[in-house]
Amino acid sequence: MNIGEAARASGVSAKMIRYYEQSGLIPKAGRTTAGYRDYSATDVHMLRFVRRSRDLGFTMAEIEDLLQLWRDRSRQSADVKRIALARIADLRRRIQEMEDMAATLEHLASCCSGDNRPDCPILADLEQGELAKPRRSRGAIDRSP
Amino acid sequence: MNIGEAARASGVSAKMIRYYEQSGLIPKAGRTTAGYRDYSATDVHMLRFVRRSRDLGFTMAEIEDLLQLWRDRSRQSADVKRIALARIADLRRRIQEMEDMAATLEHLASCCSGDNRPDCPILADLEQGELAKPRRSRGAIDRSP
DNA sequence: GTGGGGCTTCCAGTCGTTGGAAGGTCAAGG
DNA sequence: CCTTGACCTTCCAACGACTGGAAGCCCCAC
Repeated sequence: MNIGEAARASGVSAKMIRYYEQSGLIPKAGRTTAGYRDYSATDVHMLRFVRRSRDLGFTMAEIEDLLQLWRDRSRQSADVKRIALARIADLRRRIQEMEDMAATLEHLASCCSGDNRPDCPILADLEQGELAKPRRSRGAIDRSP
Repeated sequence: MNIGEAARASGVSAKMIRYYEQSGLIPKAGRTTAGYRDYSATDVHMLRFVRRSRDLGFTMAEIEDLLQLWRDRSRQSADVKRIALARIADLRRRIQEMEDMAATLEHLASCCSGDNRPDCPILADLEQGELAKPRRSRGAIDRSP
């Protein structure tokens, strides 16, 4: 099975498969005599594992750990659960930050007449609103299309 | 006022001020004879505007629009409100995606005994769980420290 | 044997920031 | 006056997780 077929079967693009291989997340695939990468059903299974993990928001580093645990028959479910709980806590924190932003914006928008006059409480807030203090994580957002 | 003072007064780092200037978000600052950037109180005001906007999750492109509206005395508040509402909708969408991830993970974690046995429903799901279909935005997350 | 699609590698760009190196400037103290 | 140290300047690179493209080889159907 070449990389294109593996990509279609796993839902991971060929580009990403090569990238994951190059960055060491997944082992190097075998090659045909022509130099094409060759994938087995097990490899596709692993790729689907990676894909699903990304869909659930795990980082590359976390997926690396999860893959090791997946392959390790003597693993402890506590190890996996720990990673999942950390991910949940992170999600909850980010959700809260975004909720705070949304609430502030909704309040401002509800105070804005939204007509053809220039007076705007949104701009007034941006002009003078208090700044978030700690600034360790600004709650910056993935703005991919 | 040099860039360091402007940074402290606005809450935007000197690095970011230079970056914003270079990328055209803010106008080029005047220079002293020695070549140092020179900032007025108005400039600091503008930098605080940018900082606050970033804190509220606006994109650079949106901030550019907001800055123009801020400077435009004949603006219409509807224009500002439109940008804010778009931002809110985007936030709500992202929050929902992350809520879905968190709910799935919480369900999986609650089914996981988390002990020293290898049986783990989290790994079982990653192995076989259904993939998110549309995949236009994967809900990838900013994982800045 | 030829066309078109798939495969290979490598390089660059995305976004918002942060870090560092190399060198010029300023103000205070000796 | 000279040194020290804090500040400024520019430029270059990296982060994460991809995505796109160019140049060139390979495979299969016609």
